[in-house]
Amino acid sequence: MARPRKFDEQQVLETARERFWSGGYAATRMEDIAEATGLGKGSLYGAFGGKQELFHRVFDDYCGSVVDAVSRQLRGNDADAYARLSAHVYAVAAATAADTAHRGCLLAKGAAELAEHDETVARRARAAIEALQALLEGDIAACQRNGDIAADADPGKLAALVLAVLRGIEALGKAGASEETLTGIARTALAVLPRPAR
Amino acid sequence: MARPRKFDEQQVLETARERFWSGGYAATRMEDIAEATGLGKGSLYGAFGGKQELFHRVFDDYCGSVVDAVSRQLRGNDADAYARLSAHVYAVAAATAADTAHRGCLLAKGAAELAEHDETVARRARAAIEALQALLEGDIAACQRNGDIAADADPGKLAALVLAVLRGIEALGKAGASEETLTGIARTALAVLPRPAR
DNA sequence: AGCGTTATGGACGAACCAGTCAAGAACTAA
DNA sequence: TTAGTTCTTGACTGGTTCGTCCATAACGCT
Repeated sequence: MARPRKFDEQQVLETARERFWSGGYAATRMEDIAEATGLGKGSLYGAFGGKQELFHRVFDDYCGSVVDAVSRQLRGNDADAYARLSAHVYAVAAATAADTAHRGCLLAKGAAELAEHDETVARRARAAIEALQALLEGDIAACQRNGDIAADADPGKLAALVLAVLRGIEALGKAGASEETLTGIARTALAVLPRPAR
Repeated sequence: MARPRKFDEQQVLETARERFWSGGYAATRMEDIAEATGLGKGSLYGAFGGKQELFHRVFDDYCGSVVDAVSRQLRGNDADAYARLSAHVYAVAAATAADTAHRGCLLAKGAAELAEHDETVARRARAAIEALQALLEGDIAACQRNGDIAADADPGKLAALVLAVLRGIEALGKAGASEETLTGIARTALAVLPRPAR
């Protein structure tokens, strides 16, 4: 009935994500995104509404994908729970170190730039953080059931601590910490988690 | 010989800091700062050169003052080293929780927005982080000498971990974590530090 | 094929913003 | 008092950016 879109919405969102991620919200121009995608500005505005709405969309997708990815890394049976936790912590350190452009995490970057003045971004960031904490808590509880972490520890508290360490690793990575430093933090963090008395 | 300045440079820097801190670099206009200080734009440019230079100046001062403040909190005799460490960790959690505007730390916010594309900011942030780590390491070593932390632990590694936790607390605070969560993280972090075997 | 509907793309408008400039003000040394 | 120097103010410039608009294109239903 009507003229179909020539572009793939998902692909445009990915390109926009790259731009916002590299440059931040304020420093990214809609025309950058238009050029990068080959679209005209009219199409961009027609499809997404405006800069703020486009960013919200990108930010939402990003938060969702981060939570999904972590969920895939942390969910599983009790026997491998500690291995999954360990792998996840090291993976974050390695990923942060590998991010030579020091872009960090769009979740952190977007929240840092906009959360104070944009309630939507703030809410979404909060929800994502809570979801990450819940995933960590679930895995730590599994570790406890399997005897890999002291049973008398509060899994929620440990999860909060691990989450803080992970966010801290990203923050330090953005500040230019070396890969050794970051993997060292990961190792130390895992080492200090309370093990069951034997 | 010449007309003297009517304004206090330090006071202008403080006002500029407030603006950059609240709005970020890109979203803050020079005219905002001019209005907030009561200065004309010409004076501002005459005294500080331009927006980027003004920000560098503000950022430098901020980093220096943060390092100074932490230095005052952490330096001292060995006997009180652990108390100082503990007080510092709790203080960061409390300060982050008290920051209801979720502005976080200008060091983190500025680095997040600009470090990728501004080498000066990146260098300054890195230097500040290294200084903080060194201060923590010094205090932790003092704790070890006093028998408050296991002597066989690597103080550098522990300092890096604590630093990551502190930066993580700030990141989570910006994402909207509650005061209980943040002080809980502080408590848990202190609790998992290795104590000497007795 | 004709028509209604939606997408396209680029020109346009209006606002905004960093930085400049010129005219005058304030001050001091001589 | 006067001359020389630096500061102040605010209007102005040139470039940039968000968002709109419109003529045109593409498509499917009838």
